[in-house]
Amino acid sequence: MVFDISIFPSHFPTTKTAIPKFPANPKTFILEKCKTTKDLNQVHASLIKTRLLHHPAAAEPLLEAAALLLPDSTIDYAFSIFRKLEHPDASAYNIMIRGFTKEQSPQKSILLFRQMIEQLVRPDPFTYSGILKAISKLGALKEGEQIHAHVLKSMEKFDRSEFVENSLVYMYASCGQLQSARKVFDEMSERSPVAWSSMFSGYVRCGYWLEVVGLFRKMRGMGIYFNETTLISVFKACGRLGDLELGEWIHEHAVANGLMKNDNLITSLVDMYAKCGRLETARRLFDSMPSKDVIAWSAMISGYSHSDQRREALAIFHEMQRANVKPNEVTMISVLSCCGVLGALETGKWVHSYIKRKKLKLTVNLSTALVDFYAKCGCVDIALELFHAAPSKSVWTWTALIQGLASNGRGETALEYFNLMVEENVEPNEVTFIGVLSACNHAGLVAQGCTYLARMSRDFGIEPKVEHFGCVVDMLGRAGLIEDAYSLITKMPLKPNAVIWRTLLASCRLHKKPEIAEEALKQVARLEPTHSGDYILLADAYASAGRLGDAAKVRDEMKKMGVEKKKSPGCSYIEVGGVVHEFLAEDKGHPEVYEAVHEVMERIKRGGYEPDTMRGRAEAVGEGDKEASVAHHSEKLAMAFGIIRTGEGTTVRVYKNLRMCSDCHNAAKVISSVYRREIVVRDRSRFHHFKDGSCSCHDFW
DNA sequence: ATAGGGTTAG
Repeated sequence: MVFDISIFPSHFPTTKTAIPKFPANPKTFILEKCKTTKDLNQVHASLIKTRLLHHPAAAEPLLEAAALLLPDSTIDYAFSIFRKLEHPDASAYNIMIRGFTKEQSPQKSILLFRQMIEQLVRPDPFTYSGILKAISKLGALKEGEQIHAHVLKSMEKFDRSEFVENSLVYMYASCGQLQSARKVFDEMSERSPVAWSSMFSGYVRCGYWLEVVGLFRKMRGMGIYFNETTLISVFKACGRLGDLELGEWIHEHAVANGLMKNDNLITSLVDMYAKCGRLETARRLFDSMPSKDVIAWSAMISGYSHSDQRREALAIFHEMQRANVKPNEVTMISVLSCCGVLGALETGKWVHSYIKRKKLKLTVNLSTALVDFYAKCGCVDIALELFHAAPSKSVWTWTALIQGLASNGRGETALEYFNLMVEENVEPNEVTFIGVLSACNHAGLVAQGCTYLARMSRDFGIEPKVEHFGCVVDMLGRAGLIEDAYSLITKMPLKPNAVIWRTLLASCRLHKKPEIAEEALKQVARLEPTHSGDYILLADAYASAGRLGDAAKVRDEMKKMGVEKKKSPGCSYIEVGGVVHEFLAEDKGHPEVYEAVHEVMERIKRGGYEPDTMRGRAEAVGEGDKEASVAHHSEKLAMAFGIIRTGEGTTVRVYKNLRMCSDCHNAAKVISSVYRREIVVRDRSRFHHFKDGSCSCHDFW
């Protein structure tokens, strides 16, 4: 390799004995030369050659460039320079401590800090703020408190402790110790906007949105000046709270004070408006940004995703790629979430390969998103593989896996993972228990489900919410224990909502319990009088018990009361060659696949097989005829599916957002064996994979 | 050379 040593002035002596002279400002001089890693290598070589490397004034700017400044900075390279220093001073340590934290190795920052103390190098305020940042990242409260003690002992020696105090506030907040953070904050002699921002970001970090808004109002009351940064935290809180009024008020304030020059502020506004459901406003602001960075794009994508406009979100993602903005880990989390909900397996797989190709960091959340995506698409084994390969896992990761296993019919495995999670001391949360209870539900583990419901508050200190009781009511109902389900609803310490009564109503239909169905309808009609589906459930419950007269009466009553039979629009997703087509009933926007879907619908209708009533019919015709009925039905579907022709090697995935009865799944099994291609049927909560006639969740059915 | 923006589950 050829080094261009001419970048150093030629009067620099290169002999061993000469004492080198520095340029007037060596730091500026060196930093100006180091714009890329290649420059850095050359400067490094020159410094070795000129024997200047051991001089802190020359080595430190080099360190700084390597550890912090260069866009492709590598901490390992910086550390190799650092190790060569004979007596690194505090600034050298500071650079390395900040460098390690920046490179996501805060634990190494702590080790280096220990080494610094051992070497009797006295920390300065910069050291403390640096190490406190590392500790914040780790959430290492004990270490943080030790540093706090250190700081208190040497406090008077620092002429400016404000930096350190801000970092202390931030550290306590990151460790979830909001009271300690607030105590340091309240005891500060002077509070700059930075201090306020630290406190705000602490509340933001812990999700204490109301406290953010409260503190902001207090700040305004005190007439304290706030800047763009302060507002960014407040906007985030407004978004999470859905407090559009305050958000709009601050927006106006920001406009009036000329703060809209700040792109980060605009990005946070985009996010705030999107989270408050004002997609058009968010989009207008987004479009107004002259240059949009990856974060702005990510905010817009997640905005659409959160407003149930996932196809639009993916469209924006494609636009982002056309604009040549490189997606990062966070972008991909939103994109994968969209793919999972849409069942866009091809797109999601592409995202996964992109992640591998570009070596995006498998952060906890990204791993979680991948696990969730594959599980939602029915690829449980890939989800499991990725779960085990995840470099770090959080309660979210575990929850996504448990949920994924449960919804794919692997309830027992889901519970095994829950136990493993507890063994590994990961605290489950409310959502984890939704997964656990739905695992019990799907696997028919009735006794276990009831035990877990009881253990929630007893062993884990989590009070069950209506949703948890709903899971158990559904489980008992499916198992035919309607009386138990009913008594659970009446005895639970929470007010039952319409959903829970409707769940009971549905199981009354399944198990021919018109008496309890009557009571359930009474309750559900009181809570949501206009929901037509409930009357139909009761009518069906009568019909299933042979009380056809009562069934007719309910339908009459429905008409008299003017409850319209509003069919919720059937919605299907079809992914062909990586493009997801979304259909509502009678949606003619996709001529190439519309015909096919329309055919499916029509054939089902002509065959008299309203999806909702198919189970009832199959049971009515009796066991022998059931076979015939399934065969008949399969043929219809097979014909319809056959219409969807794609090129060789393209997977056709048909998702029907309809309640599927087991006949449909049998049908899909037959079709897949006939057509020798993978067919995935998705209903609201489960994915069923059929490949060559075998169903991956066969046990469940 | 302190602080601040985007993300995850039923």
